[in-house]
Amino acid sequence: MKRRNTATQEAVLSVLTSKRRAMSQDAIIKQMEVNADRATIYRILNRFCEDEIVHKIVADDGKQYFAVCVKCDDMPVLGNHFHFRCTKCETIECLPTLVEFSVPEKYVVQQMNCVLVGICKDCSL
Amino acid sequence: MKRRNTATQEAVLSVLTSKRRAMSQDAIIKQMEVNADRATIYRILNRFCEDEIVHKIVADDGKQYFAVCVKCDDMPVLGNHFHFRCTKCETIECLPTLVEFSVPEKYVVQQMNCVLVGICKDCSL
DNA sequence: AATTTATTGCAACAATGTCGCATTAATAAA
DNA sequence: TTTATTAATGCGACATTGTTGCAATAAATT
Repeated sequence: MKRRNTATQEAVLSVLTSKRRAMSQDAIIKQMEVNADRATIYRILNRFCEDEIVHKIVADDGKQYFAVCVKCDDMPVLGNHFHFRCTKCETIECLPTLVEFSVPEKYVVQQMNCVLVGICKDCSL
Repeated sequence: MKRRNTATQEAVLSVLTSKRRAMSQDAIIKQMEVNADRATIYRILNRFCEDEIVHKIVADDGKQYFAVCVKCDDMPVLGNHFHFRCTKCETIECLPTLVEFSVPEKYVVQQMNCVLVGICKDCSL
């Protein structure tokens, strides 16, 4: 099952890359010039997840958000990092803060989903 | 707006207390002898949240789960703790592990929702 | 240009969260 | 105990979202 290049996929990735935030499927569709079907975006995003081009976060509103996996000065943390949802500007972003924890005996952690909620730097006056 | 005692409310609390796990609305209804409406359970749980009798967790499946706020030897952490979703027995429980973090300048954290996913102690053979 | 099969669009569904509104019933007041 | 007040409930309804099947479309390979 080799991947193929399509305009829609590039458009999704473009939106996701330009905005440097985690976006919901809905938000992504609204930002795209090209218009595509909901189900298509859904599948594209999940494909991106499999290919580790983006990662998925489930926010405390129960919705899935997607963010490109970047590694730069601002965001040196590729691993398991916190996410931040700002209740004012309603955006979700990756924080350069690793999630550190220890679990009781015998627990095996395979993945995590950690979201901090509050006011982001741009909104805290 | 003073609160009133009702059988349904007690039933919900009873289920939640006996099972020491975070449960979805659906699961709670299934466990109850008394049968009540979905919307009623919904409101009861939200009321419980307001009154800080239970706390809400949104798992990575996007659903809301509710757990009684306990404080005992097993669970000495009342504050912001991690939650653990076991992919095998499909339960969610509170871990006695505090979420510790630091955020970049100017970010204000008001709440959090942190779920670790994996295999719990009972399921790890 | 023809062929293969990954992608897409559309339709459809289930599950949830959520709310308005009339009805019921818990509590306070008489 | 009876009456009045209004919180709690049941029902209906709706919007979102996640998700999948299937036929049509279009990349990429031959």
